[in-house]
Amino acid sequence: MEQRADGEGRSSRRRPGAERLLEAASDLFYREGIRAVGVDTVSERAGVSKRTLYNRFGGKDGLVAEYLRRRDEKWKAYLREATEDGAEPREKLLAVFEAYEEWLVGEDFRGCAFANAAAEIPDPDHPVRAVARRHKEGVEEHLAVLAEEAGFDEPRTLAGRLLLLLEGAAATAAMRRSREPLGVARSLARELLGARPR
Amino acid sequence: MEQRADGEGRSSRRRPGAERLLEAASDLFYREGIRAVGVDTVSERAGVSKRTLYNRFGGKDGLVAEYLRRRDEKWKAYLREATEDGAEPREKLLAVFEAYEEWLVGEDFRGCAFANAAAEIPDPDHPVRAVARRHKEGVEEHLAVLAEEAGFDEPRTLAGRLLLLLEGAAATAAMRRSREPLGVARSLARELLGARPR
DNA sequence: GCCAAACTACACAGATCTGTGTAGATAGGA
DNA sequence: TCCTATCTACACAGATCTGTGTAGTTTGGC
Repeated sequence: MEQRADGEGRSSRRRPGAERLLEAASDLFYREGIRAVGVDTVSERAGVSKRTLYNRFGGKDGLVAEYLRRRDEKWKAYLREATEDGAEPREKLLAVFEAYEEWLVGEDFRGCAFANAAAEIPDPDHPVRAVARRHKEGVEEHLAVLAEEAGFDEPRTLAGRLLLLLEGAAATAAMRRSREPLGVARSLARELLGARPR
Repeated sequence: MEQRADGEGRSSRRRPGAERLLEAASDLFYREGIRAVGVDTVSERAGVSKRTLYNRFGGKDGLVAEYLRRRDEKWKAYLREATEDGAEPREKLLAVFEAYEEWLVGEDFRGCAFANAAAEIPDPDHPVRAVARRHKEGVEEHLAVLAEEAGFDEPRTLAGRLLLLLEGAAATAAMRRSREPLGVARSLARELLGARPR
């Protein structure tokens, strides 16, 4: 029944519990919220015993942190892919906005997972908050590199501004459960970049 | 000992429990998060019995909704006040950004209470989400009126864009625990409005 | 002084949540 | 075949959370 589709190579176990736990956690934590989902729910959904969860991740916090780290990696890869083809440098910056827009076609959008985590965890020194912060730094850095490549005078300033648009669009889209704010952000970005529309 | 400072007029009770509950709830829910704070904590902090909380608000959800409704009203009043003096119409739009910036001088900033509530409560049909959505609509509407008064061609489009900036600034400020993103948003807004800097 | 509303104190039900302890099953590698 | 790592099943501790039931107290208005 179960196809292999492993891809991982070295690991000998067919489907290590950790992997299944992370898949379940990703879905549940994102869609229902971190605090709202208990470890029992995650392990049950994953079809993995709760004991394994604790043995592998130390506790709920460890699982949450790993969930966000994974998401950060996936997102980074997705962004890199979306901005590496041979388009005009200026277009690559706009491609970031398109990437955000496309990303949330797949999921029933609940906003930025990192912003949500920050909202759920007030303590700024919590390890999970550090993961979230680093994610945003990564995105801003990526934008800065693209802005530099596009030859803008103050690439970091531009990156900060574009990040603001992305964050605002994500927050508003989550609040309204509509994709429209992403379009608003994109059109605004286009003007900011001085590219002709159409 | 206790000064009167009632101001409410009709209400005969010196300090109705509901009021004290709302004060405690506002502080606790905003700073520590809605799910993180239990009803026992709120009633204890307010010095009001838990029974009163349930008699007055029906339950935690009722208290949360009322907390946000109050905050919305205060915010609306604050915004109105910040944009009603006889300044240039264009300046009034910028005053909104200053208002956001000043608002978070008082509190140890934890971002937009309404966005946080939306992040904590995934169900879009939850009554609390409706309060949050209405708040954002109110802000956008206010921006649209100001944009119209300032004579902009497409006031609603401009309002949507400015709202995006505010939301992005709030989210980023909360994530970084820094006031700086508000400045970024303001300078960007200034350019958008075509006003000369300084 | 009396009534009624508001509030208190407090116990308790019942659910849920994180985390642990333990004994046994399963399976790959030597 | 045996060792070891991984995972399971399951009970349980202990905390916490929302919400209720009840009997009694305070207090302002008449």
